[in-house]
Amino acid sequence: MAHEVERRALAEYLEKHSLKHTKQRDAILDVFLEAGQHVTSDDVYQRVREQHPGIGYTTVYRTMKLLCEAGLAQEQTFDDGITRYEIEHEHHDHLVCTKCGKIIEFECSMIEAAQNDIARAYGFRVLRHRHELYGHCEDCREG
Amino acid sequence: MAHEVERRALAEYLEKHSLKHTKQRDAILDVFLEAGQHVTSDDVYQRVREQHPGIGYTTVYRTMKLLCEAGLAQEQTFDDGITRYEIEHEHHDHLVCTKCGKIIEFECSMIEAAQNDIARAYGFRVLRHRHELYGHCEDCREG
DNA sequence: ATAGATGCAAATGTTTTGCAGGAAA
DNA sequence: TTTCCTGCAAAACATTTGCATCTAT
Repeated sequence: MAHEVERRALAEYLEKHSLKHTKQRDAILDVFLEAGQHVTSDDVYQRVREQHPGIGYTTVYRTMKLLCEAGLAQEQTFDDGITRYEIEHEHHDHLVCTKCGKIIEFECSMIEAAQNDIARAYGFRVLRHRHELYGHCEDCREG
Repeated sequence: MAHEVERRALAEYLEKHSLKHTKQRDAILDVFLEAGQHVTSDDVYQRVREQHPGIGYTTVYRTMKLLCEAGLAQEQTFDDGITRYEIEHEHHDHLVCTKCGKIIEFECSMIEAAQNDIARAYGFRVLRHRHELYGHCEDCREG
């Protein structure tokens, strides 16, 4: 069975919090892990219903939140106002193409360092951040 | 009369685009300029109704969009999903306190430079960006 | 006179909530 | 057999749109 590690992580989280281990939660986790990065709740809903037509919107929303709390997923909100989820992984930022919708991840230790300096200068304790560059990607910029 | 420069800029924009110069548009511009940074459409609506009780939500929304197109306002969307507007000014980023809601602006030329490097590396033409650090401000961080 | 603006109500699209029935512990 | 989940329908929320009316030009 696929995604053994993540399934076990979910099971542990559920047990630790006296929550219940259901088919729906496993199904949604599987679909999410399979679907790749930056999926919306609706993406997950559509895909999970291919295998499990009974599942409801509500359950998807609730489960995606749960996966975030369990540290398996991470929420991202871009400028279109739709919440997206990605598999929890190393700290990074995004380039978003406003023509084709492509999302590219990047990392930059120089920016990280500068952020820390700024936070310190303002007495701020930074818990999370977002950093997105919007524009046209290589394929979409003409001329 | 206050905000002469901006009123004139709006008038010019309207004329150039064959749009009409109405009391509502002036009133909303005034309120927006008076209200300070990072106001929501609802903020503007509440304030403008103190002087002009007849004005509708719709007009505020439409006019804030218009002010953006005219280059007098600038849209900002933070993680709460509510669109905010600020007076168009030099490029900058934001520190957002998730306890008290305070928003602090900062500028960092090092980050700007790094962004340009990254865009170049990916063949991206950056049109705009957002960069927000969420956490607790000096007054809200305890211990 | 006429293109464009207004304001109400209704629609939109995403996400959340109430609740009765259902499944896991 | 109790606690937690599910799924539906309805609500919530910010924002947009249809449309009849009104106003600036």
